[in-house]
Amino acid sequence: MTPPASAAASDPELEVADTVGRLMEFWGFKRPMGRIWALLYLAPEALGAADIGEQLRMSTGAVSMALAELTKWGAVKKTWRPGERRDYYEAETSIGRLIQKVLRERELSLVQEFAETLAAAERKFSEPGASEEDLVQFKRTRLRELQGFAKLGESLLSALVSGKSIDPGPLLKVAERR
Amino acid sequence: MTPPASAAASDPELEVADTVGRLMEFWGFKRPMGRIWALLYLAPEALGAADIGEQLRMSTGAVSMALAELTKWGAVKKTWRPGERRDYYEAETSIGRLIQKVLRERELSLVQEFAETLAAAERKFSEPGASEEDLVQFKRTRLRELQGFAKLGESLLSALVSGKSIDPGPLLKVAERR
DNA sequence: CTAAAGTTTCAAGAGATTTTGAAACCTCAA
DNA sequence: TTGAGGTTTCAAAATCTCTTGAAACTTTAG
Repeated sequence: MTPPASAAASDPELEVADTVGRLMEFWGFKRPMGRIWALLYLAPEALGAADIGEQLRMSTGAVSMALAELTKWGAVKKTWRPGERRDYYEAETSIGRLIQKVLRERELSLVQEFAETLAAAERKFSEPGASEEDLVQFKRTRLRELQGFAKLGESLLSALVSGKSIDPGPLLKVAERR
Repeated sequence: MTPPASAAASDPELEVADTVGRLMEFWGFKRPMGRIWALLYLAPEALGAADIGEQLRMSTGAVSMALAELTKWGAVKKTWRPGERRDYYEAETSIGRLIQKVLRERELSLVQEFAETLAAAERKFSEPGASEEDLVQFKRTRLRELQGFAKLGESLLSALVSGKSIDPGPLLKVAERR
């Protein structure tokens, strides 16, 4: 009844891997990354690239690329075994830290660039002939409102990242007009 | 120098629309939705579907579909003008409320389904022959850890949604082993 | 009821993204 | 230095997603 040495992972295991994969995808990463991470997370010991590919039915290349990106994000670590030549991979288990890293390095700068663009646009609106009636005024006001949101997002994120307590009040306030 | 009556929106305006579009895309919506919403948000009065298509260079169909989805999320509202036959659309300006709606109706249930799947997988692991040594024990433990995170996400989200104050402490605690 | 104006649908086409697998490339032992 | 064992690269193929635009459908004025 025991499956051959290097068979595909058990059913429930693959299901979890797929679910994590979908979640990660939703979060802006590629699905295979989530699948691999989950597989490693549920494995009691490091796995080789070949194992991973076999269990998840992925090609060598796909496994390699996904592992590279996971490593870049610190979600997976390479390890070696004494005599062995091949690399083994294990999952980073501090999920909290992983999330923080992504928030810090990706989300935060995304929001900052957004604020950047808004500010630039607002500038361009005044610059030209300084005139152009109050339609421009209106648009500038709206742009400033958007900028307010960008700032809010920035503070929420940096609070989350640095573990400070968060006050979501502003979200509601802004939600209630002005 | 004035562009023809129904020309494309001004440069900085299109830029903002594209930026919002990209942001929305990152957030799991389709890019055209963000572009349209931004255009409407910067317009002092409601616009017709044709205007939108012309300014953003989108086909009739694309505009129609994007507007339908935006409406479904409450991000855009239809309005009528006295004699006119055609529909006009305007942006919902309470961004905060929009965000809350998405968190409540989409993110929250996503996390719940995730927790669901994890719990189901854990059950399957014990069920079979009840035995299978302690490798199964290990996997069950890991699954429970993941479930802890799902719960954490659930509370963060519902706190955000209901405007309660948030304590990100748990994120760090879980990050620091166990 | 009919026709004009406007909107929605949806199959086909266009485009973008992901996956594959073979070749190039490392690294180490002998 | 050579060759075995492994890993990475990358162009081509397979997939998936989005956009288009014409046809069907709705609505309202006359």
